[in-house]
Amino acid sequence: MSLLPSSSSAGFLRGLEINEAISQSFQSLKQLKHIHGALLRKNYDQDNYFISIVLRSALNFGDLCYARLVFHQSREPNVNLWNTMIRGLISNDRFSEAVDFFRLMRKEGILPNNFTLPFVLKACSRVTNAGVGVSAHCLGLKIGLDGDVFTNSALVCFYAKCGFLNDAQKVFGEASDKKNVVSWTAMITGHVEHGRFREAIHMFWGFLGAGLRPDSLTIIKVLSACIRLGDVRSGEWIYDYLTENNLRENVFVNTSLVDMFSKFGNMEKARDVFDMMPEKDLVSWSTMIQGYAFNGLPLEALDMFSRMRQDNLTPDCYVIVGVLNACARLGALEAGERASKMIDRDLFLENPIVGTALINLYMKCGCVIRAWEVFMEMRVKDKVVWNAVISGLAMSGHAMLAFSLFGQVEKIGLKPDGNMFMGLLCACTHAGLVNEGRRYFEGMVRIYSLLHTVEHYGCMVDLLSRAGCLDEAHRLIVGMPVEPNAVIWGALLNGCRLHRNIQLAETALKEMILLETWNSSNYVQLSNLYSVSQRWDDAASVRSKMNIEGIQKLRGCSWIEVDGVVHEFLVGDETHPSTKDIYSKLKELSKYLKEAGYVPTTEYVLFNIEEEEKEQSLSWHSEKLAVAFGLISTAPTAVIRVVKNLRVCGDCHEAMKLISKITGREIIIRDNNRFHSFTNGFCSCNDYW
DNA sequence: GTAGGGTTAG
Repeated sequence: MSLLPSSSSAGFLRGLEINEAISQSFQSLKQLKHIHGALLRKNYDQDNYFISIVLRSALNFGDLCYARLVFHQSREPNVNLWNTMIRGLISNDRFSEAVDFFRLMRKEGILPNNFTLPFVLKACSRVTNAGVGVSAHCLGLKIGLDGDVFTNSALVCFYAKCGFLNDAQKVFGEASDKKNVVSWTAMITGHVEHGRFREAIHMFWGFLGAGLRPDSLTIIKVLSACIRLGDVRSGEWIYDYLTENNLRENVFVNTSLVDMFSKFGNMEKARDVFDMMPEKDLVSWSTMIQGYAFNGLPLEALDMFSRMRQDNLTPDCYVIVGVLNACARLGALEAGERASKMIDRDLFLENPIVGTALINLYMKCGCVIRAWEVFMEMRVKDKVVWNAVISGLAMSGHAMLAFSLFGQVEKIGLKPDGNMFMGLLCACTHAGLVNEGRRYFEGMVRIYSLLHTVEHYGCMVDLLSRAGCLDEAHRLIVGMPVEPNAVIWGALLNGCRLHRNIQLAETALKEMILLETWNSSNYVQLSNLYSVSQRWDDAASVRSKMNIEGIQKLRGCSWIEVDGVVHEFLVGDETHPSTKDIYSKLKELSKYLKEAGYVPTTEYVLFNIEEEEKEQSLSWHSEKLAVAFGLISTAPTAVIRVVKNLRVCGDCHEAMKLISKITGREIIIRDNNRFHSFTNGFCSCNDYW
């Protein structure tokens, strides 16, 4: 088969025909080599134009050895051939070889042209070979390439990417006639990537002031600066600007906007942007799911996930991490496990982020052993993985295991961080180990040079308060270098409730009211406290203050998962489709409870419920609605899993024990990360007050 | 044949 004309044809015609044969895109490397062979046979082996075509194709196929062979065949490679080789190496991610090739080119005495430096500078910025980049810059100045727009932009990009922002600014500022969207974006990106978010946003204003129109890259970068800085005002202004200027077509831009609004906690706006997107991809869905999960809207996250599935999209590990977080928050074990089966198990073992999400799910659902199994199987374990297990063990009451894991962390040479000490302090709290807690709290600063955060103080106050060291806890709060928050005072209050210290409880509640003026439960508790102390006037004034400020009491709410489906209940809820059955089951339960000798108690001091509501709340609390629903559900093997966001109060505890005994079903209630498992009249919770 | 090449996770 003759692919090429014979060399006896006229040169011009010959060139055209060969060009035609060689310009076709090659289907395979084999075909390319075949044509290359024909070229050699016809004595075109020194024609740099043909060589460059073969070279480019070889590089496109990624056969670098072959490309080098072809290149070195040329006895006098011209600058085009050198450029082709450097560019090809870059497109194959061989940046340092590209830099070496440039060096070789200089050694051979070849001068670069306007195409060369942009390639070389790109390679230098990728391997941060500042030396070669800077000498390329000097060479460019010497031979007058600094007037070229592309070379100039490439220089700005090079300096910005290497972190030499002042030099980037210098090259950028000196070339006012060569500034374009690429060099502006390079400056903005450089600032963002080196943590100078405020400057990045400032540059963006300058960019707009110069009358230029941003493209998707510019927008994404400046939005990421707004997100990192938490600059809601600039973010929203940019959002309006994009809307007014029809710049909301690009899926990356829209996804960044969704991400921005969810990071700012504005899920309504995030949803708005998401719903309006002309095109959605897996990342957009994943951003939305994570946004809901992160902002404490786990049911919405799961709803998004099921919509995504209806759209026939297959989840990736980002999506699954979001879903697992939502499930962990809900305690929705079955739903979480089902989602986890949608991606390759190896991802859990090799990707520490994905593995951590699964460990958290199991830990939050009280399945310590399964969490442990995942941990043991994981092949890549970083600090956060260890933290997840240590905190999980701590919250499940396995303090000693948590301590011994901490010992292993030190052995394998990982440096503990503040989060790890949170886990350890939490373990101490759950096991009531006051001395160990004091030691870790003090040691994290003395031995590991870490700083105490508000959270560490919170944990320590909790530990001391529960153990009855109320004065020490109070002193710790008063001596804090940062302002104590409501959680810290709440921990002290909790201790006061346990150890019946009404005086300190009053102090704590007053502080909490100052910090959380909107939170009804603080007022209710303070008023209850005054009532039991028979300080009726004080009680009345708290009530009237609450009324004057129009503070509404939050309704108790709980979720239950039965066979992987999550249901939500509010106190006195009547909106569930099975309401009638649920209430009739509740009536039946109440009858059984009465017969079993259960009398609701109303005299608990400092409960977070109004006095007159106590009896009703205790008998008709949303947990019981959920339990009743679990009992009437037809699922034959369903474990009733009630996940509450309120405290499991003492009275309800007794009721649950009886319900489990009467019905023979297992009931699991989660309360502030503690699990209460009721089976056959017993509770396996180790930390019940 | 040239410069920035992108949004999401614990």
